[in-house]
Amino acid sequence: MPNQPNAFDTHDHSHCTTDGLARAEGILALRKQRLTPVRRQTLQILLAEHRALGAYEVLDKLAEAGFGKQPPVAYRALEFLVEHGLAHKVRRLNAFAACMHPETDHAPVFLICRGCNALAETAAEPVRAALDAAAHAAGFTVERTSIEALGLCPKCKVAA
Amino acid sequence: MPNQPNAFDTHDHSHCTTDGLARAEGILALRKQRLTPVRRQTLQILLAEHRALGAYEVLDKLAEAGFGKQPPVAYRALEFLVEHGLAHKVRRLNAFAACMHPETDHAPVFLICRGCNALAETAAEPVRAALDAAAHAAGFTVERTSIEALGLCPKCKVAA
DNA sequence: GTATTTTAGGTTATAGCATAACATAAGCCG
DNA sequence: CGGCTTATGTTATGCTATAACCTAAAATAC
Ligand SMILES: [Zn+2]
Ligand SMILES: [Zn+2]
Ligand SMILES: [Zn+2]
Ligand SMILES: [Zn+2]
Repeated sequence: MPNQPNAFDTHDHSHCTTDGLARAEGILALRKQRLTPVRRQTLQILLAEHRALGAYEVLDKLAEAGFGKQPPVAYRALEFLVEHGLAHKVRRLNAFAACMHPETDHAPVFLICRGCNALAETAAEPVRAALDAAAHAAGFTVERTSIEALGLCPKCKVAA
Repeated sequence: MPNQPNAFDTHDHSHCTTDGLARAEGILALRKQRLTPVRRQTLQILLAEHRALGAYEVLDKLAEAGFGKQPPVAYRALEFLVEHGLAHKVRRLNAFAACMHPETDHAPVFLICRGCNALAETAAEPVRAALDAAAHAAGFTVERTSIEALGLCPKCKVAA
């Protein structure tokens, strides 16, 4: 996993949005896909916070920014971002979050803080390997995974 | 994990329902909780199939059996079963499935076949350990997990 | 055994999440 | 430009889940 700041670390957050948008542009250019205004704004909305946002929450912010007000506007932009690995869906929350290291194709593993709602991704390989091994023992072939943990981040642990 | 038949194994399925109900009675008796008619019927509906059922699908079957027709009827029974470890919620499917080994308190790991919708639970400990390790490295304390894999079961792999 | 408290089941209503289907507009390419 | 493809917007609808209120049944207290 590249060296992106973790949601739980104190960091200069102003870079998160600009870097994220820049990386997205690079990735999409290679794939000859367009980062249109709605898509760009949607990604920016997600990048602004290290937590997952519901589609309707995103939609409200898009509407404020002058885009369409109907659900498909948000869902389509979110679907596009997820498809290209720029965002992930957090199933436990029925919500979406920007990916902090979209250049490496990966199945995400989420750590969700129930105290402050912060959301971080963590090392997927060992977890995925353990899951593959268990699945293999059952004769099952894994294609996609959702691996999510709910708990307390370092800061909220101290506060509690 | 006790010796219960796996959804992917060929097995005498007539035992699954009766054994499951018997185990539920035992567990609830110890906790002085009541397996009321709706709850019993709900569990039986889930036990009848080795797959996850949506709450409204359960509700329809409850209504057919003479119980109430409104969502809370199903949701309350399902919530009770989940609370006592007799069923699990599969977040990837927004659906519920009976647990095949409810006596051991466990966080489930699901294998969901996209071919036949069969759902099996598998060894959680190694996966959970890997996840705990990754979380610990980030200073995060895991309280609850959702670990789910989508793919192909042995039978559907052969068929494909 | 009846009164009191607690737990469960039933209803109506509404909130929250997601997609189908169709129309318009913008980019792309001969 | 003209025709094709992709993207945006709209209306309408469906699926998932819970709040709030009322009645009934069971457990417990007297
Ligand atoms: Zn940041
Ligand atoms: Zn990611
Ligand atoms: Zn069976
Ligand atoms: Zn289980």
